[in-house]
Amino acid sequence: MTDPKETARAAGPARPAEPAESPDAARPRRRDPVAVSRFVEGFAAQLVEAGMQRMPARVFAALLSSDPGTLTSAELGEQLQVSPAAVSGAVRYLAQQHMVSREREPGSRRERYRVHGDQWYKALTSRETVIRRWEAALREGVDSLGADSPAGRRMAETLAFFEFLDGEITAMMERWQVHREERFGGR
Amino acid sequence: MTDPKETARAAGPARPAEPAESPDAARPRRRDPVAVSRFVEGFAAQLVEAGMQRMPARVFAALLSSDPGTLTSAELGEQLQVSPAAVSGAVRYLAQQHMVSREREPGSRRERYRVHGDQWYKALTSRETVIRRWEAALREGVDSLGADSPAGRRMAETLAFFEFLDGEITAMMERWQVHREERFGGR
DNA sequence: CTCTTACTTCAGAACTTTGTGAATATACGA
DNA sequence: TCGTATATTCACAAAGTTCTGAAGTAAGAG
Repeated sequence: MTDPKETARAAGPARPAEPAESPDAARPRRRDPVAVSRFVEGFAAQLVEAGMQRMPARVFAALLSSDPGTLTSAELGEQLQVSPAAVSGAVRYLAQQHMVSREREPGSRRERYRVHGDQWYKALTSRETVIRRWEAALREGVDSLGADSPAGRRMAETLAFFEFLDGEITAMMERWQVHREERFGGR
Repeated sequence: MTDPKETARAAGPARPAEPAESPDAARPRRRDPVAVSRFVEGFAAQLVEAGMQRMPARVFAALLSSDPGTLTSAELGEQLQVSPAAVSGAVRYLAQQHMVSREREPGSRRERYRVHGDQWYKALTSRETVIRRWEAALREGVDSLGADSPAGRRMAETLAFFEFLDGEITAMMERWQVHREERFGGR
């Protein structure tokens, strides 16, 4: 389906400022591209600070602040002013981390990338992957240093902490599920 | 105090292999510099993976695997084969993150850097700092997107999750304290 | 008060990472 | 089966980061 309008309609900051149609302030106010972009870059900066690469961070922030929660590759490139190659790399990374998923639009080669509204942050806590790797490294440490040495004992305690953490996180996420449904309904 | 032996005795891999003095394998076995170094570099690599800069990661791993839990700048430089400048920078970073503390040896200009055995990993969870910054960024997001827009609602929920997290972490650390004393005694 | 040891700061070289454009692969529609 | 719209891969240039050597600062020892 060749639809140039589809490609051009991206809601990014490149969109020309529209004339204020209705001064009615009671309904959801129109998205302000500049404000959105400011947020995107600011939030991305926090993610970078926390260790995420820049481009995945920006892509993710853009998705998070999009109304439908999905954007196409072209829309992302337009909004963030980057090449398709950069988008491709970023999305691959985010998908590996389970922070976004990819959907194919039926009857098109175009892909949509989606942030799983209520689930992406679980991926953050299910950094179980990270915790597991740390545990493995610490076990190796206890081993090479000897469980009876001071250093070995220090490391064994750290290891115990991570194992504890691991269990706690699971329980905590269950509590969150309950808490969440009270506040937001089971949507 | 001018004491060259003190500087030279660092337990790093540069130390010449000692002749096996006692074949007695029942006591805590002698630290094997090669094994220690392997662990240090491996653990540092995990920390790097998780977002820490390389040099702080290596310094930290070295401290963690030292028997007394402290090392001097010279010892670190020797063991890791880096300049004093690099050690200085790394330690400054780690101290800011509350992962190590600095102690001055009385009657000497020499400083010791210490990993607070049972407390450093609390610094990891008291990444409250990080959580707080994320919360701030998300609040700004809800604001600029409008709390009544789909994107705004998505962000409000994420924000709620972080606020929940924040409280849970505190409670969890208290539980850990108890758990820890059962297992390791109140040392 | 001066010497010496130890830590810190800083400019710049070496290395690493990141994003681009061009070429390539994939898959839908005709 | 081919043509076209997308997405992906790759080599390389640009940008950023990290570590070093040298100069600077601080503080105990004589």
